[in-house]
Formats: sequence, structure tokens, C-alpha cells
Amino acid sequence: MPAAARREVIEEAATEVFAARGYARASMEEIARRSDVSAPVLYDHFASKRDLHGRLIERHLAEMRAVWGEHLTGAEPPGERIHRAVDAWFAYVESHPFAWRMVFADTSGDPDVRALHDEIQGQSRRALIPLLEHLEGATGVAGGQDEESLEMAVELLRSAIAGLALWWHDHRDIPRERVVAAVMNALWLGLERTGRGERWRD
Amino acid sequence: MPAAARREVIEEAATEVFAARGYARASMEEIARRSDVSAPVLYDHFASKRDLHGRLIERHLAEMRAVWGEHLTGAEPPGERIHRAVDAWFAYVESHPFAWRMVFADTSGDPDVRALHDEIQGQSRRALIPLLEHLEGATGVAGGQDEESLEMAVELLRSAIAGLALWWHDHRDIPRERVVAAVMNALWLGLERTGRGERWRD
DNA sequence: CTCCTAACCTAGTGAGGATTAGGCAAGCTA
DNA sequence: TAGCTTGCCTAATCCTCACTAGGTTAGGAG
Repeated sequence: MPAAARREVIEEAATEVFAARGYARASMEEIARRSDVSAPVLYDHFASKRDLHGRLIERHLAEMRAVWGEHLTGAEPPGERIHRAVDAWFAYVESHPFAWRMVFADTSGDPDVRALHDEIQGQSRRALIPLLEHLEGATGVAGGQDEESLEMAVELLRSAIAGLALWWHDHRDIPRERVVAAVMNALWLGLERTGRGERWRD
Repeated sequence: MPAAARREVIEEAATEVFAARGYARASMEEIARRSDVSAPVLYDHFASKRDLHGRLIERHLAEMRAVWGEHLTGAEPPGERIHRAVDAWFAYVESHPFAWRMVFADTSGDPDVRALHDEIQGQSRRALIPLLEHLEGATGVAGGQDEESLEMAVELLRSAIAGLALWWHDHRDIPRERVVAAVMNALWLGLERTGRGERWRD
């Protein structure tokens, strides 16, 4: 098999193994086995385990950024914009289950990987800010009038979505629009109104 | 030092190390060093690393359950009840930073620990259900009329709170009531009303 | 036919870290 | 004072990987 093709096979196998086991427990031997080669071959294509992992993260993150980039801005009313972005995100999760898990749900304990994830979470938060900060002009920022409250609202949104995506991973039978509706009901309308029977576009 | 005291020292040190490094990266040698003994002494008190970890989880989880148990039920209106429970939770996080991190934020990649965490998350979700299911009688369950929508609402609440607690860990200067207010604003009132300037008890 | 290179392989090496073997010293107890 | 128990230690052992050394084979170029 030519090098480029083999490399592609390895990247796919590695993404699945990293997603399933996390960085620390992912073994080069398993990645090799799933790529139908022996472990040393991996080192013909990547300098080290960390190099392989790093390149994959970079690649998947670039794809994700492209998806988000299309949906974070726009002239529609905020509710519509948020709905569109959330829907796009869950669509990505649906179609790239391994890439998503590898980037956002790898919980390896390795300090470098942990630092990488902190960095990615920070990027996610910063990326989400424009989605919320213009909810009501300069003053009525979501959750409060200051920077910190905005950050907390963003982190709530981010972690709620990340958590629900993980939950969805174990409940694949539920259609995406219901998951997205759950986010909109709870976070956009709020539990109080949802409890009264109001629904997002019901 | 008598055995009981030594054991207590070890449990405290181990909680901190597990919280800081996660199960997989926590080394028995570091736990021993922080307990002012050599590693073999740990085996006079605990059968193995996993045994030590398991007993600590059990102990901390029991404490947490006691805290939650007091706040999940009650006759107040749902908004008040949720506020009280959320506040109690963040108060626990504030006063037991290591125990909390060890139980909820250890991301070690070890399969047994992962299974344990899945189990704990499931317990958390089930514990939260009574908080939301009576929002509006039998029909107007938060997020939808069926079981699944309730579960999604619960998971959103759970993961949002867990995520914000982690964020708070890096922003200790923010007083607890502001964090709790952020949860109530975003999840109870909803981002739309919050964006309009409404505030939880503002 | 000979040489070269690409793509692989088998068989180590070495480090990190849990766990165990076996012993030593200080204080009781008789 | 002899003997036992408690609390602790040093020095292995052993296992799991990431990574490396050093070949082997197939097929194309000259």
C-alpha cells in the first residue's frame, strides 16, 4: 500500500482508538493492529504518539472551526442564530462521532493532553461569546452586565451542549432535532417557561 | 503514628493527588511522599491503588449524597427549590474542592474508573429528576412531555452545573452567589429573558 | 541480472510505576 | 531481660508500553 493511503488508514484508526480509550490508554499497538500493520510502521509516518495525536487534533479542530465559523455570525434574531449554531454542532457530532469524542471527550489524565483540552475549551468559550454578547445591546448581556457573567453564561452553554452530546452518544435513536429542541427549551426559553408548557417552536 | 491517624493522613493526601492528577497519573509514590511515609506503608492500610481509590470515592460520595438529600425535596415553589439545591451544591464544591474534583472531574482514561464515573453520572441524573419532574404537574415536564425530554433537561442541568463548577475552580475570586445566579438566570429564566434584562431576584 | 528503495517485519531496550520480600527498631508485656 | 507486635524502611520484581535496531521482501530502473 502506498504511503499516503496507509497514512490515511492510520489516521482513521488512530482517531477511533483515541476516541474510545483516551490518549493515555490508547496503545500504539492497537492503532497499528487496526491499520493492518505492525507498530513500527506508525513511526515511518509520525514521529511519536504525541505527534500523531497532535496532528489529528489539529486536523479535526480545523474542520470543526469551519463548521462553527459558518454559523456563529449572521443578521438573524439571536434565537434563530443560536438555534442554527446548535443544530450545526449536533449535526457535526452526528456525522463525525470519533473526531468529536477524540477532541472533546478524551479524558486521559496526561498533563499535556489536559493542557491542550483547556486550551481548546478556552477557544470554544471565546468562539461562543459573539453568540451571546449582542442579545440586548451593550448592557443586557446574558446573565449579567459584566464580562464575568457573560463568561459564565457562555461556559454554561458550552458545557451543557458538550454534556448533552455525550449523553446523546448513548441514546443514538433520538433524532437530532429533539436534542436541539431540548437545548433551546432549557437554555433559551428557560426551565420556568418550559415547565409552564411553552416550547421552542412547538 | 498510630494506624488510624496515619490512615487519615493517607486518605487526605490521596484525595488531593487523585483530584490533581486523575486516577491514572496519580502515583502511589507521590501519595506516600505527601503522607510522610514510603510507598509500601500504603499497602498496610489499603490492598491496592484501586482499593484506596474506591474507598475514597465511596466516602466522598456518601457525604455528597447527604448534602443533596437535604435539598432535593421540599414544598417550596420549584424555582426556590432548584435555587436552594444549586446553592447547596456549589457550597459543597467550595468547601470540599479536592473531594469534588476527585469524584466528578477525574478524567483518567482507566476503564474501571470510567465505568465508575458513568455510574455516578447516572446516579446524579436520577437524583435530579425529582427536581424537575413536578415543574407543572404530570404533563408539562421540563423540555417535553415524555421521559426522554425530561432526561435531556436533567442532563443539561447536570452537565451545565458540572462545567461551571470546573470553570469556577479557575476563577475562585467570584463569590458563590454570583455563580448560582448565573445558573438561575440562564437555566431557569432562560437566555432570552436574561438577554432582555430580566434577572433572577435582581 | 543487479541495485535501490519503499513498505514491512521480528525482537529487543528502557523507563515508569504498582506491588512484594524481607528486615529493623521501638515500645509493650510478662 | 526476652519476645511479640506495630509501624516503617530499602531493595527488588514484574508488567506494560513507547520507541529503536536491524533485517527482509517486492518491484521497478538501469
